[in-house]
Amino acid sequence: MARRSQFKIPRIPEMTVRRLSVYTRCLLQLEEDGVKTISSQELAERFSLNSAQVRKDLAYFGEFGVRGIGYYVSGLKAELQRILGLDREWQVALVGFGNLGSALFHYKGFARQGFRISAIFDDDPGKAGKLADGVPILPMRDLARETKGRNLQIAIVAVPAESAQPVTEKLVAAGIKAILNFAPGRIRAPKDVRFKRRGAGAKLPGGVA
Amino acid sequence: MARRSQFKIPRIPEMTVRRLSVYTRCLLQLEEDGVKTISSQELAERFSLNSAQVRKDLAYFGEFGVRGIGYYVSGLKAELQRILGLDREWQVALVGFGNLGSALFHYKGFARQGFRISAIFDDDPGKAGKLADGVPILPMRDLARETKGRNLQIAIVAVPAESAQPVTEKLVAAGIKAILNFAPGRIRAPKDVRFKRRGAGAKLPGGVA
DNA sequence: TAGATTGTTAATCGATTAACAATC
DNA sequence: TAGATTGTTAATCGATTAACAATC
Repeated sequence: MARRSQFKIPRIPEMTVRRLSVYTRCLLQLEEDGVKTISSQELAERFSLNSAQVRKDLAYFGEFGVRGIGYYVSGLKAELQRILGLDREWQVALVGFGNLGSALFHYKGFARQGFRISAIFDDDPGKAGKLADGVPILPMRDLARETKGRNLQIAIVAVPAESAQPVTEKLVAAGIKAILNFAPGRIRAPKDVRFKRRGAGAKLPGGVA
Repeated sequence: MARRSQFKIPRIPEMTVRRLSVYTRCLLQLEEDGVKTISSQELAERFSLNSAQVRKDLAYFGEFGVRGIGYYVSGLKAELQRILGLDREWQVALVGFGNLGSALFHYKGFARQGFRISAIFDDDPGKAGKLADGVPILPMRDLARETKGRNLQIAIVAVPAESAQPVTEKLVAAGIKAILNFAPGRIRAPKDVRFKRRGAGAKLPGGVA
């Protein structure tokens, strides 16, 4: 029972995933502070949670603890980073290169999470075809081809509210698997598009994932 | 059973309050479009919710519907605005007048929700004592007095992460009833401090309340 | 009145918490 | 071994949904 098989996918509650990233940030800090191990009880107290909840959250993904000891800080941190996909680089498409898109393009926080903006999409004839800091600005009609060619997995949506939904549908059709929506208003996407977030501007300082 | 007495305070689920503001924005749109009435079923469909949930959410606050008809759009909109406090002006303290505080001060969205910044607190000797667009910048030691004198009800926290918690405690002690925290990181406040939000920058374009 | 839709109760579902055998 | 703490099952709690009498 050491590892969950890929055939049995237990639905992971949204809240569990959210807490996972909270645990990860905490473990990062603990590691810096030189703490070697931590119990579910100690971890729970830091966020006013129940220790059983911490254990259950972690147990969805494997057996990371040691009975009588707790969890090894570095080991657990590494596991959670892997689970959250923070240990690798993601190829990101930025859609919309107006004021908002341009600001997001220069925001350093994405790179810190391994989000690498490797293509920009904007139909403005004054922009499409140019480069921004070496990153190509492409017309939307190239989306499907470039998504495959550049192995784009995630899209950051920074278009006007009224374009957000049609753009989302194009992204999904092109095979994008996760969308960070910074457009005002709400968008809908099929359930299998993962890590979808309403990337409210405000979340930036705190970290997106 | 027409109106809930003030003695029987049924705990309102957080999610209900969140949906209330979603309903309100929708009703605003419907009113613009000239729609006169809407049923819980129709309202629910727009957000992929269950009609019973819509009715239950509304029923926490009173009987706003008409059997056989549904809800009158303008009437319900007005009721919800009243419940959410969007129909009146709130006196707001802005705490911290650095880059972030200054940006928030100039952001127009707060005024649109009836949030009026009528005092700024910052201990920087280069700032305290001055005016910003006619709004006084005051030292933190004046907080308690000014909160009462100016009837401040809400605070926007825009201080560095390490000051956020001590500032929060001072605000609570001074009698502030709601806090919008824009400082990086998390703050804790007693449960009776209402409408408390982690006001992630990203939420700004969408509307805070 | 007949039809529609509310407000509310009861059933269901899912998430949190308590409890404890397993085990380091 | 004795003590501590996990992973997991069962109990609890709360939120969502179905169902329906009340009533416009």
